[in-house]
Amino acid sequence: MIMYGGGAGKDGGSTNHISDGGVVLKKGPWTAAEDEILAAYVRENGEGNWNAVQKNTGLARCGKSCRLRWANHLRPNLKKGSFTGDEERLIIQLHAQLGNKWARMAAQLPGRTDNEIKNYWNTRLKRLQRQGLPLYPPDIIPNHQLPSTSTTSSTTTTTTT
DNA sequence: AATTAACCCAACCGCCGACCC
DNA sequence: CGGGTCGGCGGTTGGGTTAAT
Repeated sequence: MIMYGGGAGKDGGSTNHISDGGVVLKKGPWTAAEDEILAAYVRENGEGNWNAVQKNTGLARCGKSCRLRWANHLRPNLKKGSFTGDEERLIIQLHAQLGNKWARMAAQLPGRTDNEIKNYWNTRLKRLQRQGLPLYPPDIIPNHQLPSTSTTSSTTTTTTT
């Protein structure tokens, strides 16, 4: 029997901001039914107001959980499957420039999420370290880990394209 | 055929910053 | 000006699956 906080676990959401109206928020894997409720709500109301999802649909999920689910799995145009060689190279380049700025990196990879990129990178990082290989290919020079030679770094991410 | 290690994916947690009241 | 809430980000953990020994 699996019971995801479906009992007395009131504090499930840990850093839950506000108190729910006595509703016990659920956690753990999402079900297809929950996905549909969330997807339908977003279709009607758009993204944002994630806490409103729980308030208006009665879905026993906190706003944070809804946002994450939507962003990583329900959002349309999500690219599924493995990263292409082109995407991999782009990720490496972006990481060399931005560091662990997964959200920014995801913005450069249409259909990909920060979580996916983060998972990919972490796995690759471990693998490369195990094999004693460099994180970046020789033709890529990371900018984010340069010593404090020039403090006035660029914060403006000129997103061309 | 069984056991162990590694890999990948999904989700949660806590923290931070922005925004609104 | 201060307090509170929400949204978002990055880090970390857990579970399941697959491959190798």
